[in-house]
Amino acid sequence: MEKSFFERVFDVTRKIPIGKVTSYGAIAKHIGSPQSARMVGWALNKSEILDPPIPAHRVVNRNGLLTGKIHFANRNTMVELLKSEGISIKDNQVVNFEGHFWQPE
DNA sequence: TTAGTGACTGTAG
DNA sequence: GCTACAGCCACTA
Repeated sequence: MEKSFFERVFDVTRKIPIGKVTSYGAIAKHIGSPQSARMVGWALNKSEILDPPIPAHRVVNRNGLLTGKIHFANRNTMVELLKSEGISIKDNQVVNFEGHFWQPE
C-alpha cells in the first residue's frame, strides 16, 4: 500500500523544520509531480481539518509569497506563526526567502 | 459516471 | 518586464 498523493503532501510538510519554509513546487517535485503543485495547495487546504494539524503556514509559492494565507480563518495567522518562528514577513512575502528555504531530503 | 475545481509553475507572446 | 495560457492529478458534487 502506497501512500496517496494526499498523504505524501502531509508527510513532507510535517518534516519542514521550525524557522524554514518551502514551496508547493518543491513538495510536488519531491512527490514526483512537479507540475502538480496545485494539488499540494489543494491537499493543504484539507489539512486544517486533520489531526494533528499540518504546518501549512510554512508552505508558500515559489516567490515566497503567502498566497495560502487567504485560506486561513484569520489572514494574520500565517504571518504571525512565521514571525514567531523567526521568519520575517513583509507585504505578504517572506523576507530572505532563499535563506529560509528548505527542500525535502 | 462526468464535469468542475484548485493555497502553482513554466513557457510563450 | 508583465500578462496570458496550458498542464498537471486527486477529490467532491
